[in-house]
Order: sequence, then C-alpha cells, then structure tokens
Amino acid sequence: MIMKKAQVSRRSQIERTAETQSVLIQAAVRLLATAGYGKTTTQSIAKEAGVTTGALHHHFPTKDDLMLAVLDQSAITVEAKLEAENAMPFTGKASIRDVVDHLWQIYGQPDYWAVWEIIIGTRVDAGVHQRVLEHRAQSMANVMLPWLKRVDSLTGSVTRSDAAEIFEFMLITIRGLSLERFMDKDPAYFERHLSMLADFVSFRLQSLEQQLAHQETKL
Amino acid sequence: MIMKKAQVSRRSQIERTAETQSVLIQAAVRLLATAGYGKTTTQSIAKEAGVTTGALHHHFPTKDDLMLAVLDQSAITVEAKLEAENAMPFTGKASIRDVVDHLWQIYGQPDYWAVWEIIIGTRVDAGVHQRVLEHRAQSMANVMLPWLKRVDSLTGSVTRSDAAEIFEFMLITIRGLSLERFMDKDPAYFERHLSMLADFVSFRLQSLEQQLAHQETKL
DNA sequence: TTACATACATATCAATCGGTATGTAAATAG
DNA sequence: CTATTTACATACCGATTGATATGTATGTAA
Repeated sequence: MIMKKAQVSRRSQIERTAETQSVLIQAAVRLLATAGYGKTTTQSIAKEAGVTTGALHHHFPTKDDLMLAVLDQSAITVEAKLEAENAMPFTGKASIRDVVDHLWQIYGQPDYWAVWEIIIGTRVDAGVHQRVLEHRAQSMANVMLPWLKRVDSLTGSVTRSDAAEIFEFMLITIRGLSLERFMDKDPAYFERHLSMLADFVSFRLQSLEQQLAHQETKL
Repeated sequence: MIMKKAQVSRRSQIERTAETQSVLIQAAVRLLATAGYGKTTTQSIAKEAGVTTGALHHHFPTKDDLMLAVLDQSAITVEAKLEAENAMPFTGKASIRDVVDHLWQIYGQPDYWAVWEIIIGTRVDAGVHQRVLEHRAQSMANVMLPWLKRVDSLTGSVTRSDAAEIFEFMLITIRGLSLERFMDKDPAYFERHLSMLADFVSFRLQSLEQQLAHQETKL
C-alpha cells in the first residue's frame, strides 16, 4: 500500500498530465454516450473521473476544449482500428460483409455516440460547431481512403466517385442503425440489417462493373 | 383594432386552451429541432411561444409532460401525411422512389428531428423514456401497415416479414441521412442517397420475388 | 348579477450550471 | 537543499435551470 502510494507520487509531471487528461476524456466519453451532451456537465465529468472541477479546468480551460479533446481522441482510436483492418486481405464479395462488420465495430460502438452528441449538442454554438465540422471532415477523408484503394484493386473499373458514394451510403446506414440502439432492439435486428447492407453494396459494385464492361465492348 | 381585441378576448375557454397548448407545442418543436433538447428550456419555450412560464406549467405541469405532448402532435402530423399518400396509387418499381421520397418528406423534415431529440435526450430518465418508447412503437406500427398492404397487392408473393424488414431498412437509412443535416451537405448529396436507397429496395423486392417463383416451379 | 372555475402573470425558490480565485501539494530546475 | 513552476483541491461566483406560490384576469354556469 505504501509502496503503491510512493509509486503513484513519483510520476513525472508529463505523466501526471497525460493520465489525468486521459481519465477526464474517458469519463467525458462515457457520460456523453450514456447520458447525452446536455447532462454531461463539467461537475459530473470531474466526479466520474475522480478529480475535482479545479483539475478539469486546469487541463481544459473551457468545456468546449474538453469536447474537442474528445474528438481528437476518438479520431486516434478510429484510425488505430482502421490500421488493424488494413493489414487484412480483401478478396471480393465475401469480404464486403467483413468491411460492413468492421465499420459497425467502429461506428456502432456505444462510445462512438459521444462524437455525435458533440456534433449535435454544439450545433447552436457557431464557433465550436465550425471547428467540430472541420475536425470531422478530416477524419472522414482518412477513413474513406483505404476503402477507395481496395475497390480500385478489386475491380479496377468502378470509378472513385462511385466507390465514394457507396462508402457514404454504408456510413449513413450504419449511423441510422446506431440510432436504433436507443430503442430496445435485439441483437438479431442489427445483424439482419448489417447483412442487408452488405448484400446491397455487393450488388451495387457488381452492377457498376457490368455496366462499365458493357460500355467497353461497345467502344 | 378594438374589434380584433374584442374578438380575441371572446374566445371560449376550450379555444383558449387549445390555442395556447398548440402554440407551446409548436414552439417546443422549433426549439428542439434547432437548439436541441439540452438547450430547450421551459423559459425559452415560453418566450418563443409568447407566453409566460406560469402559463406553460399551467397546461403542462412538468417539462416531460410537454415533451410527451410534442410526441403526440408529431404522431398526428405523420399520420396525416401518410393518409395523403395512401390515397395515391402504387404501381411497381417506379413508385418505390415515390415511397422513399415520401418517407424523406416525413422523417427528413427538420421539425421531425424534435422527436429524436426527445428520444435521445430523455434516455437517462427511465420513467419518461419508457413512455417515449411505447409511444414510438405504436406510431411505427401505424406507419408500416400501409407499406405491407401495398407490397402484398403488388407482388403477392413476398412475405410480410421480408417486406417489414425492407421497410425497417428504409427508415434506418433515412434516419442516418437525417443526421447528415447537421453537417454542411448540399442537396445533391441527399438526392443521390435517396436514389440509391430506392434502387436497393427495388432490387431487393425483385430478387425476393424471383426466389419465391423459383421455389414454386421446383415444387 | 353573483359564484366559481379556469387561464395566465409575477415573483421567487433551491439546485445546478460553467467558470474563477486562491490555497496547497508535488515535481523540477539551479 | 532551495526556488520556482506545475498539478490539483477548496471555496465560491453570477447566471440559469425546472418548478412553485400567489395574485389577477377572463370565461361560464346558476
């Protein structure tokens, strides 16, 4: 016990800062996801993190600063999950379902809803909302790039704008599904609709390919 | 001017009640849709409605009561829009796009977001949230019924559970699309994805029919 | 016209919001 | 070991929250 106390008290300043900030961000994410933006107060965040509001405001002068830090952390987490996926192979129709599952694993995660709470919750505050949107646009581009590369290597004929459109559609549906988590739906419900989404994407890619092949034979 | 004053002051009690409650509900919807649940306070609602908080609490003892009244009103509005659509014919693939457009006209309306603000905003309060969910389940059943009848009369072979699943998928995508309104997307973005959704539904219905036709020839 | 109910306003409540001022403990530079 | 900075706690601020208490205006039934 004493040793542990001594150990804790011997953290460097940068370690202390990193840990406290991390704890605060995680607490904020948890509260945003479960209670929503409106009920995620600086006091509840501090309590959840096990620090005081003084500590919170020391690291994040305003609540908005903390919210933006949550977005930063979320972007990092998403990127890490994506890189794990990028290491895997991508071989045709069967793996479309894997892509859908993976997107759901990222954006269907309860914690990810924190990001939407911030987007929606800050929409009245023009200043913050603008920064949030910029943040998001950057993140979105990073996420889509690997998909575009994969579709290129897979079909070689589907245009980038078509592939981008399909990717957008996947994210839209997955976002809609994530809203359903606020209702009392069973897991099979989500499974069914992820499956339908994967079917559709496969169908869409296939028909785009055939269309282009047909045009080429004509020329 | 005097006549008008006299006219207004000569409303019956039931008229006064109906008008004031309506004004309050409309104000709440407007604020929920634009500012969100957290920033929709009883005082801002009263101010927006042009009455005092005393009047608000006279008609709706608690904020929750007013929120449930918003859901009631929303259900009525949706039902009215549906009946207008039900009067129109339903003739095959082309009109699938009409159905999608109509659903978007209902659920993509900025004001409808008020309903989601309530669903999401009250999710911590178990008591209210339960009533909200029950309210919603009832409303959903009403919305889906005409679709099921139409698919029946159109194909005659697609099962009800398949048709219901497709309808759910449409709503999921439309909900996801409605989230995009908080980003700065151009109208063409929405048009593209509504079009894709319609394509998919047509494809799905068609392939389900062929599947069933194939099974019948086998027997 | 009287008696009463209903509709609504004013004033105010305790609780809580985001944020600040100030004091103390812990780490680090000299 | 000392001086200084950094991390964090305690205490508190004005503003605002949902809600209530009480008074007044308006409609209605006898």
